[in-house]
Amino acid sequence: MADASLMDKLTSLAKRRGYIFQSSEIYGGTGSVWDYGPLGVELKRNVKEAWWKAMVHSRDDVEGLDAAILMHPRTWEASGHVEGFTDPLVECTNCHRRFRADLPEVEGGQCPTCGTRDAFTDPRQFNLMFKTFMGPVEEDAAVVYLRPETAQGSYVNFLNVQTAARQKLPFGIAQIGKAFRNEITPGNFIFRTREFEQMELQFFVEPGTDDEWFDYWKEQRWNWHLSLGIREDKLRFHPHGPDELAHYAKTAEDIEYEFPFGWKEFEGVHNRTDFDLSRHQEFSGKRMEYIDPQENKRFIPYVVETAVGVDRTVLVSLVDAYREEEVEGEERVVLGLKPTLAPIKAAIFPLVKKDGLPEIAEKIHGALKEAAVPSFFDAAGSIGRRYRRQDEAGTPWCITVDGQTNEDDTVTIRDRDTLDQVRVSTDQVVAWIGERLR
RNA sequence: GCGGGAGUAGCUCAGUUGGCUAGAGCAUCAGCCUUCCAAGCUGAGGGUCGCGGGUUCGAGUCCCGUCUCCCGCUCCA
Repeated sequence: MADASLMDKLTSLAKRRGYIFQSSEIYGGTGSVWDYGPLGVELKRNVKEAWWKAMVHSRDDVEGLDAAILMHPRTWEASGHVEGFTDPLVECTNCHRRFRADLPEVEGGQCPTCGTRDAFTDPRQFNLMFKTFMGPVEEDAAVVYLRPETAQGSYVNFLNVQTAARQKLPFGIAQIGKAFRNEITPGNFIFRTREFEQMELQFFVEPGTDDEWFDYWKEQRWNWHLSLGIREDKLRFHPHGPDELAHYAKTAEDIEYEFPFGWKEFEGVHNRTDFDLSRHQEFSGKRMEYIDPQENKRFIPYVVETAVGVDRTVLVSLVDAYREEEVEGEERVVLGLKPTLAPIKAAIFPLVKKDGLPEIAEKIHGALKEAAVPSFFDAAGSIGRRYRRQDEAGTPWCITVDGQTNEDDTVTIRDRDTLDQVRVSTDQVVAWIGERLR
């Protein structure tokens, strides 16, 4: 375990600077739900944008999709999410494991795991899925669930997407969207929450080629994390053992990150086989097969899934970027976010509030706004104080308008990480920033 | 959900055996000073002490309930 207080510092900073607030804070907060503030929403959007670019825009073999959160209830029967959650469960008060109340051993009062007798709680319904009602009158309305994963939306639309986009196997469907789970133990800030956002790819392949594609996507995803600037020594693969596998998976491997609270799953890569499509074919009675036009054969594809949490990626970005260091004898807190992820790309400071410097600074700020580059104007306090504010907010560049600007029309651009200063002419600032965001 | 700890200003915290109008540092805002790495000067705003109830002449402090957070068992984005 590394620095445990880092999470506390990060939670404070996140609130102070407007990254993340606790949901419904004025009412005492809602368990394990978080709101993204002005800077947080930018970071989150940038994370999603980076994923979408890598997975959809830069490829021919992946199509985007935005399926609804509410789906036909049968979806979840087919997916296996209802099964096991509809039965009453008891928990052993000794070893805290849960069992179906109708198991013979359990009915006899003995815990199958630790052997303790008569230590069970009363039977209760444990349901990982949020249940709600569709229709205005609750009693007559159909029970529906908030989706616990976006994947099923891709599966039920598999043939729609394939025919509409004229795709041939192998190809994938990418989705970014919210999912909901009644986690038994949420926590660790935004690491595990009950409402969260996922970025999932379902990649459909011919059976027999699935292992190959599994390895391919593992590597793709690993490289993506590196492209966000995540430190490589904080990342590792974790293959799932047979007892760890989810009900749908043939093989699964996690990309883990070393959080302050230990190595934890960051992204999951799963070989879901033809489990989901077969089940949907069975439950819906509709064909879920892919017809190979060349070979003239039909089969249910295998699916290689990559699933990563948006919130979790935001957390990793923050944790990984956070550092405390010394500059000229003074301590500073820096969020060394990669410029493409940083909420504010540049801050503009007039060195002093006179000699027309604020006006020039405002003009540069205006040019950046026109170019839709998120920027921030700040004239309050000493220049050092303003640098510190931006360091903590993760802003990569600070542009200072100074006395020399009036002479040669150049400004100082200071780099957050290297502290290097370069002079750039005022009409080149937008281009200079734009180049570095590519 | 079970066991342990905690909740006072935006943040970090102090607040005695219950007793005056609840404090500090930092942050924020206005102004001054300042020509490149915060913590100089002056002033200001901000708290029904998580929420609800109870005991008491009097509750931040004691009691009950409740919510939330953190640490340990669960798991998977």
